[in-house]
Amino acid sequence: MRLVIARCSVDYAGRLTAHLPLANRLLMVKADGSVLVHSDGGSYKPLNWMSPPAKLTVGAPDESAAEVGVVEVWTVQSAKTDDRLIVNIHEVMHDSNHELGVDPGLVKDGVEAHLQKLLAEQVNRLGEGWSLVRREYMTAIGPVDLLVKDASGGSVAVEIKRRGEIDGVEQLTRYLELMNRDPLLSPVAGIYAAQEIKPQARVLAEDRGIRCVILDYDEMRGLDDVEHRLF
Amino acid sequence: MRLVIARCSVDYAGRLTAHLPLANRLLMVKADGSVLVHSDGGSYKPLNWMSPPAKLTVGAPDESAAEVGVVEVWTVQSAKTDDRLIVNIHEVMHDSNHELGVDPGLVKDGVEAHLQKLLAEQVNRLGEGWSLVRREYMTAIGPVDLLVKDASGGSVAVEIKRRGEIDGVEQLTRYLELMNRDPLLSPVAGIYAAQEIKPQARVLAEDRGIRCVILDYDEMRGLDDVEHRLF
DNA sequence: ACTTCGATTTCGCTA
DNA sequence: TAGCGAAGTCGAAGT
Repeated sequence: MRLVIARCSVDYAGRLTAHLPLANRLLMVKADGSVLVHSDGGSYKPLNWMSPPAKLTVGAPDESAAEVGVVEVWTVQSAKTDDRLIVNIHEVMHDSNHELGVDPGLVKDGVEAHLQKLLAEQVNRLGEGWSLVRREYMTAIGPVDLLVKDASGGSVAVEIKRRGEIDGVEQLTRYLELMNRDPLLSPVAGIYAAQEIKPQARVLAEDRGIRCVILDYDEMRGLDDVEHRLF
Repeated sequence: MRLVIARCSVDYAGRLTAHLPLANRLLMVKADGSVLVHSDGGSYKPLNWMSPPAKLTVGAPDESAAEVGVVEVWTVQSAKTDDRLIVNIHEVMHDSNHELGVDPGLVKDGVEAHLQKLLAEQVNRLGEGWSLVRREYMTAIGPVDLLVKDASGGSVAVEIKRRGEIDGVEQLTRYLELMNRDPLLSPVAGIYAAQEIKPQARVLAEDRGIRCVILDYDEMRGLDDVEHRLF
């Protein structure tokens, strides 16, 4: 990985065109040829970048560029598309190279898959005496997160999200429409379960007779731990 | 901005828990206290990070950590939430500090807003003798991108996307349902316009009587340039 | 290989 | 300021 701190301007031409005026920035050149342009603020997203695979070519500025103070021109060309990033370097303040090797990668825990697993084990959170039929219950248009039965044996399709937005309601609606055409399943009720449900999504869901349930992740995980400790 | 190349392991605890095993990585500390952990590959997203505002505290390892080779422990605490990033540093290969100043920011061109503006000026692309009624036509559930009239005076709602996917069809369907309840507007036809329309989205749209139109951005921009040159 | 869907998404606009 | 849609989204999992 090569790290360069430089006063530069940057132009991107590809799926859109974008321009960065002259300023001091970090240029990160990775082993796969990708280039990231970072400022000293914002979040993890660079101001501008080129995705791998790409090829970095360093050249001399043309006459008119040299006149305005450009000392070096970087051309980062995408290997697959005709996207291109041009960096006009006016002054280099730092330049260093480092061998990092391949990264072993990130280990995650606590995303939607985990929520689904926990709720499948704790179906009673949805109602007293309810039971799980299947996780990832397949329909013609895709899998429903959970299919459960209420205390009186009625089918309920559950859509689980970390953050409940309007598209999740649409998704569940499509499943319910389809499942209610199946005489073996019908009637099927719907539940939209999430750690957080946006007001618009809640209104749409309830307007369609879909119940909304807020999931407390910490509580569910805690209960899970307790259950595991008992065994 | 502080740049550190170090052999380290990283743990994140917050909205989820995540772990990075021991390896060589770049640690970027920005002026706002945010920290980015980058490897020498992947895309512009770091392996792990802490969003601003955050506070970095450097401490000594406890006894057990020191035994396994940790020489320094970084604790990055989010200022707003209880998210926390812990970096166990085993060896520092590089450490430098750089003054970058505030960045003037990015200038963009060619996104959905631009597409909408261009199509509003070139309504004839949708049909001979068509005319624009309004951009961002407000309804109770949100603004329709374009409301236009066809050659015979019939209303048409247009949803514009850069990439046409299924959720855009759902969105337009909701608008059409609502608008067709208004006797002053009804009947309202629908058009789904995008630079690219996914097959599933096309099938769903056409099944609902929504016409699909592919927009050629370069051609539209070119035509726009030509028109501007004439004035 | 292609498609679909989630994300510690982040970003930007609007009400 | 909160909410909502878009992104040069990226990335992983399943088909």
